[in-house]
Amino acid sequence: MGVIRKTKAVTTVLNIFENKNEAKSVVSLIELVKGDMNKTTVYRILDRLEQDGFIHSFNGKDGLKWYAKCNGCSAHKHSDKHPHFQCKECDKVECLSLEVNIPILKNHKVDSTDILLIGQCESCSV
Amino acid sequence: MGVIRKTKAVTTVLNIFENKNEAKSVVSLIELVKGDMNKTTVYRILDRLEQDGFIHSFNGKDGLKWYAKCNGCSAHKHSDKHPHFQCKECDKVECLSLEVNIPILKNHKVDSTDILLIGQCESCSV
DNA sequence: CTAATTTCGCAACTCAGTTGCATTAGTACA
DNA sequence: TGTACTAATGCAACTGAGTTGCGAAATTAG
Ligand SMILES: [Mn+2]
Ligand SMILES: [Mn+2]
Ligand SMILES: [Zn+2]
Ligand SMILES: [Zn+2]
Repeated sequence: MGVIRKTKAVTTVLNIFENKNEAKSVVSLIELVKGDMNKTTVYRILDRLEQDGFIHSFNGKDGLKWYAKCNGCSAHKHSDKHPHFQCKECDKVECLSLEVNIPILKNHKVDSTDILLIGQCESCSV
Repeated sequence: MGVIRKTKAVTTVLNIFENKNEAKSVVSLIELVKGDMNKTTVYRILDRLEQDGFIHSFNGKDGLKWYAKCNGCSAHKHSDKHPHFQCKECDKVECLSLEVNIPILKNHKVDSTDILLIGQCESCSV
């Protein structure tokens, strides 16, 4: 049984991620759905969608929270791990399907690895 | 000629980084020098020390700002790039002297790479 | 010692993210 | 189709990291 009720607000947020395969900052999402729903609701919906494996979150270069669609994750298996790229000009973020090899760390138990490449995207590096 | 005046406050902050080779969050630094100086001063001193290549900054897992001592950097050459490890139990951060290979990204100009490993440190993984 | 200039303290602000609570709206089931 | 249970929402108030403006104090060059 899904933890999630299909409310109008959930559908709206879900559609944003379904239609454009693009990472979104929470701030931009709140702006995008302003009028349709409260910012608290946005935060809470994102929480639930992440728990259910529909989206994943990460911190952008300024420490703000970003979300993007997952590929092949579920509530019990979050397998879609990958680095991100953020453009320092236009701020846009891309999910990268890159394999990065991290050497083993002695005496540490590593659970996850956050990798953020920063630079200029294709449009901005002309 | 240094851009920095050797004020009492600067010396205090500098000593914290000199004596213990340990990363510090701004929040913890403010707490540490509370009574000696204002939090605005802490932020401004950290800015200046970073520009001068004495310390470097990065975002921890919660999006907060952290600082640690640099090795071999100067105002004009910030060469001490490396990944960081943050313990999810005790929150402590370590600078890692690991070389991580990031594959070339087509159509992107990559300026820097932020890598944060998250897990349990030696003391916390018992 | 003096003047130029940087640095500091303070108070007020910004803004992302959170919390508590009363109200609304999905959903399961009779 | 109606009812009852409970998840989800709106709203307003809050939290806390980080910033800004400005007058006062401290550093440093000469
Ligand atoms: Mn992603
Ligand atoms: Mn470091
Ligand atoms: Zn760009
Ligand atoms: Zn630890």
